[in-house]
Amino acid sequence: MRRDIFQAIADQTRRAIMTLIALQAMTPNAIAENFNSTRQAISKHLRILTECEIVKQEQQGREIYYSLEVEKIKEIDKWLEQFRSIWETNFNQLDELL
Amino acid sequence: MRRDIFQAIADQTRRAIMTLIALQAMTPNAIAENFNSTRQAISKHLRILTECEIVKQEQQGREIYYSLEVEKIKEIDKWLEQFRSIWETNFNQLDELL
DNA sequence: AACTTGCGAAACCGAATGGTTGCATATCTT
DNA sequence: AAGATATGCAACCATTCGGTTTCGCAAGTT
Repeated sequence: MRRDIFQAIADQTRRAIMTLIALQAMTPNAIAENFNSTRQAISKHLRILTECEIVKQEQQGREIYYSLEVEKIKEIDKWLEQFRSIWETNFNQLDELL
Repeated sequence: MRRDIFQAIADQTRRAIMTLIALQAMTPNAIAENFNSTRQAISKHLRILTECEIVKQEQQGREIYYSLEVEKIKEIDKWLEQFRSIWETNFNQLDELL
């Protein structure tokens, strides 16, 4: 089970979860209420996100609060870097043309 | 076969292809030489990348040159936007702390 | 102590994924 | 014209994926 952040964000539901808990920590049940699938399915997604360290847990009694590990997302940004220089170059070329 | 850009970049090989052809257009054969899998496997990856419009083709005789559609990659950047504001906020908070 | 609730883990299932081999076709080269 | 080369496509296969159902357990509630 090779997991990396790019596989993690490949799934639509996982991306939605990320957006959902970006601003406030939430329990699996609360998260699952926003989707049409079962709590267990969401739990599996959370497991994957946790394994990739995109999400962190905080236990509070019998509840577990999940929140976004924003730092990790920078890795995607970092990967984009190589292309960013290209699209900026394109922009400059267009700029010169005008 | 629901394809989106996030699924496209989920695969390690496809990301490598993107990097490879970012600066210069290449033929499937030339691309395949950089990997351990068959030309056909690479061809399938190129098909997926083409369907997602991450890559564009240009036929030249019997050769097909594949090159990166940099604009499309901005979509990932756009998605990152929502989190960028958060990590900048975190940075500012840290800044105030210091 | 008995019940309820929040959660993860395992077993199972159909669909998708990434790879291979084997073609068919179009374009060069001789 | 005959052969070599570049490529896409289809069929097949093992593995992974996303989902469900079922279960077990820990932590609250009565």
